[in-house]
Parts: sequence; structure tokens; C-alpha cells
Amino acid sequence: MTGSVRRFTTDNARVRKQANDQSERDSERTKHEQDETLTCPECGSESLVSDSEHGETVCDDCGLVVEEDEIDRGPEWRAFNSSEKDQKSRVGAPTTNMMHDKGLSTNIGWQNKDAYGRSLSSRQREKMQRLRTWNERFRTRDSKERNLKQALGEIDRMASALGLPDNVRETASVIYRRALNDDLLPGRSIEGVATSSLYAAARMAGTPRSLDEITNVSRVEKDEIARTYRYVVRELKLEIQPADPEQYVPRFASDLGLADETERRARQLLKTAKKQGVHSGKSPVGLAAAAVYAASLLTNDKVTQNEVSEVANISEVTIRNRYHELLEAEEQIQTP
DNA sequence: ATGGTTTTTACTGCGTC
DNA sequence: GACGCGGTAAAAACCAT
Repeated sequence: MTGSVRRFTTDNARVRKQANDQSERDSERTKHEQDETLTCPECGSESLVSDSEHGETVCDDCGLVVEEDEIDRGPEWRAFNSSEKDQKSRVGAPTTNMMHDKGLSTNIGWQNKDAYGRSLSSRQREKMQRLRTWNERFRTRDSKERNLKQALGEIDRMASALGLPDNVRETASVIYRRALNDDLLPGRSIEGVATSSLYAAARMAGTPRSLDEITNVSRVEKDEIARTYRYVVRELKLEIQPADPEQYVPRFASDLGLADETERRARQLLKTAKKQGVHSGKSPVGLAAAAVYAASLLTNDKVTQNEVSEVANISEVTIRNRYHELLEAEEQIQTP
């Protein structure tokens, strides 16, 4: 309601201004937009006038041009009579960011009155009721849009915090959209689903982040993320293989400032471990961490268990247990 | 809910710098 | 004495059923 009031006032203002334009266009000097009068630095008179047609600010008394090349914010079209002005005018209510749609959607008043305040006939009343219903339906679609926008913002934020590349964000957005379209949202938080989408996307892209890392940058609890993640994966039938420990290796290695050689060695350890089937059931992160540690020993590129446990978010005990297994597997393959 | 497996927590002892 | 490391037992977390 307030929107429509504002629309009229702005419209009228614009129309008045155009009327000014028109009447004074014929007389050589145009003089409009009186609202912007300042003091002239040359003659001191208060008659600086911005001339939007020529893009200048000019002193009306002495003729000093104060500013040039400003932007003409007036209409780019010309009208020759008032009905044409109405036709060509494209201005509406000012937009505001406070409303999700910037105030551009339509409201239908709740009162059963017409524009003159008279009550409507019962047929008209029914019609309006139907219109309200439909309008509301469209608006709920709008609400999905808004929802989406917020979620995408959230995904973007978390992705940058985790240093995930654009294609992962892209995938995450797609997953989220699908979740939204399949009505997976009701009963779950936007953030939860957004986080889960990102988690899934990261894993699908082969640059997995552990649930803990994800939790750190999300506003949602770990449990909820895990729950929502499982749900989304199941409902959307996403095919996500268990994370490959090798995928964590480069990140850990670079966080620890290890040489390429060490990184390669860690990979190799994991490969042989895989062949031996030592890895099943164990946490991939733990395995990766252990491999990095073991490799650092083998290549004399020493890091402590503590350091590895820090960057991998895994306990030292787990590293110890795993890296023994890794080394055993390595031995067995050398002496069959 | 339960039971089996894995991970974590907390603590201890040993060796080295 | 602090630190790195290894080991252990019990608690907690996780997962499939």
C-alpha cells in the first residue's frame, strides 16, 4: 500500500519536471532542477544551477561553469504532449533492498473496496479472493528465490573460508537447487542444507573437506549437517564414494610445508596400503595423516606427530596406529 | 536400542636436547 | 624440565542392524 502511494508522488514529481523541460526547451537557455542551488565561487551569488541537458553546473549570474560532463539523470526520450509523457514514462516506485524483491512485487489490498472506496459486488469479491490466492502462490515462489539467494550466499562464504574453487561452489549450488526443487527443505534449515550441499560438492569434486572443517565455518551443528547430508544424498541419489585418503595428502603436505618428494611418498604408501586392503573401515583422514607422517620419516623431512594431528584434526594415537599399519603393509609388499 | 568397531581422551614411561 | 614418541585402558563416537 505504501508502495503505491510512493509511486504516485515520484511519478508526479517526474512529470512536473518534464513539463518544465518541455516548456523551457524552446527558450535557448534551459533552467531546471532548481533543487540544487549552491553558492558560486566566482561571484558569490546563490544561483548555481545544474543543467542536466548539457551536463554542466552553471552560475546563473556570471555564467561560470563549475562542473562539466556530469551524468544526465533525466529521461533519454522526448515527449511532445502530456499523454505521450504518460506513455513513455518508465519510472516507478524506488526500489529498496529491505524487501527481498526490492519492493517490486504486487500487493492486493485486503479490503474489498475498489479504487474509489466503494464496496465490491459479491462476484467481484470472489474474483479478488481468487486473485489473492494466486498472488500468494507466486509470492511463495518468490520466497523460494529469496531462500535460494541466501543459501547461495552462505555457500559462497563457506567455500571461500575453506579455500574451495569455483567449480565446487557451482556444484554445491546445483545440489542445493535440486534439493529445493524436490521440496527437501521443509523441516530443515536453509543453512543446514546449504552446508550439506557444499560438503557433498567438495567430496564429489575430489577436494574433500572433513566434516569438522565444514562445521567450523558453518552456522550449523555437526550432527545436523551430517543428518541433513545423509538425507540429501539419499533423496537426490547422489553417488558419492567414500573419500580417498590420497585426496587429503596435498593439502596436509602444503600446510606442513613438506617437499614434493615427501608428498609423493605418502601417496605411494597409501597405494600399497590400499592394495593390501588395510584401509577399509578406517577413517580416510586418519590414513592420510598417518601416511604424511610416515613419509616425513622416510624422507627425513621431519614433522612431529603433533603437527600432523593439528593440520589433520586427528588424534596422535590414530596417527600412530595407522602409520604402523602403513609401514607393515609396505614391508609385506617388498618381501612377499 | 544394541553390539561391534574405530577414534579419542588421559595417563605413563622412556629417551633426547 | 620440556618435548617427542610409544603404549595402554577406558570412554566416546560411529555405524549397521
